[in-house]
Amino acid sequence: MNKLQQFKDEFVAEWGALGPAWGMTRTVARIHALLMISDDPLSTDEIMEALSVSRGGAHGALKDLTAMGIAKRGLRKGERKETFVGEKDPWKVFCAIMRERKRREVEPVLAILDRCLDPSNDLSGPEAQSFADQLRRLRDFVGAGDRVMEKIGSSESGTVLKWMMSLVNPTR
Amino acid sequence: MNKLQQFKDEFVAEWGALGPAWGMTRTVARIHALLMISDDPLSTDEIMEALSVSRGGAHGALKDLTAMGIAKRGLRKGERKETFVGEKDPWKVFCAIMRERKRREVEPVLAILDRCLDPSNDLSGPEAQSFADQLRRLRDFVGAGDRVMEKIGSSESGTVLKWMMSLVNPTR
DNA sequence: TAAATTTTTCAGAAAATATTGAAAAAATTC
DNA sequence: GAATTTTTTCAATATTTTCTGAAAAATTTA
Repeated sequence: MNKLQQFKDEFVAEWGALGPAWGMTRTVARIHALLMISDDPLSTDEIMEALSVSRGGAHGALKDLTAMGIAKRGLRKGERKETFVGEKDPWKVFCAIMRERKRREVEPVLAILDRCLDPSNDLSGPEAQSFADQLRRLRDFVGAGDRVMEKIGSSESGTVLKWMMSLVNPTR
Repeated sequence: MNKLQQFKDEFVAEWGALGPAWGMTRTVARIHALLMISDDPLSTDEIMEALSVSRGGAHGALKDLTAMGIAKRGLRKGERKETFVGEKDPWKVFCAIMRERKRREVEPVLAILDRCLDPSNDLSGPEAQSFADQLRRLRDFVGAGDRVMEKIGSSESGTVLKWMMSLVNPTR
């Protein structure tokens, strides 16, 4: 086993270990890592082989990744099997993750807050007052976050880059 | 059981269910929710009682929340037991979560990328070239994200608010 | 400093989540 | 349209993560 392969394996393993913190399973994150550093499209069997993952696991992970737009079906001349290529541009990966997290993590919060704040609940009394006040504060904030994520998730990577840079280096 | 209490319970349950997606356990998120809608400081026993959580669970969760700066030790006149108050300002909560996620989720990625990119690895060949190129793209991106999170995590809430608004409504 | 109260720890139990692998379904070829 | 190959599904298993509760440590009171 050569040195380059060792580093690739290490990168895949470490990236995979971080997956759970980013809302993916370890398998999804490992496959994502493998595809990012692959120059060519890979078939399900090659991925299974490279990462010692079951067929079902590889299949499900690839389904997730393509659904998020982080992997796409690729083509290898004269082959029948499906192959996959990973998105290599980190900004595009980021926007895809943003869209996914907005959908899974922010929108449900909004829905809950709106349900609790529904005027037809007509609660009264000072305690209800302060409960509703806090909920409204949260609702305002999460609503703003949602709009920011919407903007980022649907933007060109160049635009996001500019925004982020202006955030970090406002004067330059 | 009155109606207000029902809504509070629902809010706590739903907020808790979202915890895992935001990098907290369900228990941590439920206690966070409870503290956010409590007008007064709560003792560990009251929290255990209100949420049917074990002493160990409540203790660990409060430890996490105070470490993140989302809850603080509170005071109730003439009492010996410790009590806790939750941070109510959503922007402050957000900044705290940002700091935590930067620390737990972004910094480790940077460390991995830097380790793989260490010049002393001296890998050569075109395959190593393209591997290193991809890693550098990732490193540049994650580095920028890290700086943005640093900025947000250490900023006043008013400042972040302005930034976010300029992101959503650039022309206004 | 002994008794009472409160906080902390941590091994084991429980719950939640991810993965396997074999069988079914679908697609392709001959 | 039957055989072959490939993709998909899903019940069972394995793993990881979280939670409990009782015991130990620390703190406070008397």
